[in-house]
Amino acid sequence: MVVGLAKLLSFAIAITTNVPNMSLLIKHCRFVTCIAQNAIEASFNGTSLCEVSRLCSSLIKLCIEKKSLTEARVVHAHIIKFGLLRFSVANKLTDGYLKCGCIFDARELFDELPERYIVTWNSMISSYIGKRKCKEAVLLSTRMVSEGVLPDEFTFSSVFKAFSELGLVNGGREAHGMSVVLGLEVSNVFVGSALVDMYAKFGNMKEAQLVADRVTCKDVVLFTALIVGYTQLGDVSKALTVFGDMINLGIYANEYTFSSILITCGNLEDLRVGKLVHGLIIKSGFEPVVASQTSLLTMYARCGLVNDSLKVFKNVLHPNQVTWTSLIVALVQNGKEEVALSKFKKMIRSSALPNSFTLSSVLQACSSLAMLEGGKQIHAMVAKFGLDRDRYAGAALVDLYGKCGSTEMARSVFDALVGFDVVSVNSMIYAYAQNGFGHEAIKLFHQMKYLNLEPNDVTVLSVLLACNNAALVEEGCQIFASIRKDETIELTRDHYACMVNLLGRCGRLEEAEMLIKQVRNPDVVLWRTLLSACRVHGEVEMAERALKRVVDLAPEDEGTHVLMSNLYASTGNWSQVIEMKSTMRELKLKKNPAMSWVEIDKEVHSFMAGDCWSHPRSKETLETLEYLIEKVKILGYVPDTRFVLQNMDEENKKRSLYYHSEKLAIAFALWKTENRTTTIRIFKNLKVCGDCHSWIKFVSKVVGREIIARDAKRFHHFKEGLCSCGDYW
DNA sequence: CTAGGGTTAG
Repeated sequence: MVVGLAKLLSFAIAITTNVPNMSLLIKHCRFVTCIAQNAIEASFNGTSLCEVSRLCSSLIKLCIEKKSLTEARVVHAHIIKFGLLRFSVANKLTDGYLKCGCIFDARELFDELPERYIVTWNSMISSYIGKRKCKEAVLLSTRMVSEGVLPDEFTFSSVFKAFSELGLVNGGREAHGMSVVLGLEVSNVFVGSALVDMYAKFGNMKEAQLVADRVTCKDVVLFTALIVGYTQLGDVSKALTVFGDMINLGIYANEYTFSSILITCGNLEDLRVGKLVHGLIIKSGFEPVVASQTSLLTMYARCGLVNDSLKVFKNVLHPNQVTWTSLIVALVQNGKEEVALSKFKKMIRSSALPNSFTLSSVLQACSSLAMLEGGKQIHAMVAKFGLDRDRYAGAALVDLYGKCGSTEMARSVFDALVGFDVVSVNSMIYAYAQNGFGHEAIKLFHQMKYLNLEPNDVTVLSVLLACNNAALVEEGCQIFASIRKDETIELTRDHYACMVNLLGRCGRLEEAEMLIKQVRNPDVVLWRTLLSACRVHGEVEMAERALKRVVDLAPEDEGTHVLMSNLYASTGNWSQVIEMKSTMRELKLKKNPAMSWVEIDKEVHSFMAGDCWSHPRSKETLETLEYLIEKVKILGYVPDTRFVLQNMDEENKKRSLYYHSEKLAIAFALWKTENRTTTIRIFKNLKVCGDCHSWIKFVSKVVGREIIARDAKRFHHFKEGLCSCGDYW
């Protein structure tokens, strides 16, 4: 500012003869506006337009230094007033507006200019790209050509980015052609690397490589663009080769290159190369750079070494938004949701602000933990940061509410999104699927074509799952058949498993078995699904066939043996059960104990099946349980001892039924929230059993409260004696 | 006077 003032003063003194005294001028010098008026008006008393324009030029410099838009506008007014548009100062003012960050004023002036310098064209174009107004940038570049101004190397080096951002493959190729004609493609590495980047972003690595090969003086930027391109296309080994080629050419990698190549290593899950690069980073002195540390952290996380990620993070002096976010992502992806949440709290306490990346990862942590309350707090934060309509945050919220059993909330978030993409629709379909709203899921699936969205493999899986959970066999078969006929979506074993389950569960076991035989390499999941369906329908013969396949494919699989022993138990074949159990013991397999838990007032209470004494409130829990059992019996509940998988007398079977973990959790929750009318949400690690299912239906009627149970497979919404799953799961 | 590449997400 002081320098600016001094310069200005000297200018003013040089061109004015009638300044009364210096002190007056200095007084006015606080405001450029005043100076402009004083000085210019003074100079008008006898100096040439050329001198005025020189004064304006220096004023523009001052405006740029001060980033002052208002003062630039004053200069603008004077330029108009003195008819200086044709002078170079007008072009300079355009630049001044751009540097003050006001592209609108710049454009207005730009359009008024009788003559535009190539530099001004280029500045306008690159500013538009910087402001993510790529359409304008492309339009200007075509306009300059039509007005007879030939683009130069500066134009090309920026404009290709606009084409790639807009996905204009043909436009980009045409511009490329022009750069070749003008001889700029290979002679200027800026143009070359911008081209490589554009083709890489289009996923056309063949063309990108061809351009790169032609560029005469390759540099680190060009190689980095290539590496990123190959990595994003999934060609990790090629990315590594390019990196090696660059090193061999004696070109030094910088922080940008290291960041990119670390992502490559992370995708490769190759710790050896990753550590090698880590060493190179230390050697080249890029270790203290935050971006390098961020990529290192991510690399270790992708290789499964999340503790090393934490170690890297400790060395970061000033973690920024991206560093914090990467750490949270690393933790969530490695199943450390609680740690992720505590890091998020720390992030909030620091000066870093969360963005939609951060919040969607935190939401993912909440949904994995089924933390509805915590998730709602994050939702509030999403709203606070104005990210309600963001696709990523939105999909994460839909997923959260879906996983917490609030389909309505999921839908209202979904409806508020601006423009859906496949993933947001997928989350909504999946939310419906989990909660048993099959028809809603199918409806949305069919609506996709009106939204111009192509379903992908996840969509199909979600909608089939929805059919599964709502017993919509015909609908499921129809969708499956049409997708199979269409052949645009590659059906995986997961899709087949879903169909095997759907057919098997409703007793169409032969069709299910036939379907498995149509899969090229049926895996253990498929056969186990069939086995499980056989258990439901007591189909021992087919079950033994399926068991044989399962044991061939996965001899030590725990679930299978549990399934088979359950099958024998449900058909009363106790000698076989005993045999299965001894096989399981030999294989050192143990049945996963059934657990249920419930979150009340931000505290989680868990209950194990058969364990009615561990909880500090077990006395009250058991009293409530006894009360509930008496009440539901009046309404017609009959204990269904077929679900007891041990051979014991009827009375003991009943006892063991009563102490199922979900019953304990619900009894406790009802006692604890006696005076409330809120919905009760319980979670179970295994599937809810048939007896509990019917018991909970009665309980929902007795206490007049909604009960939502999420088991290992899906949600059940119990209300007024009915369940959303329609007794099919 | 104007220019190119990187790190975080479902």
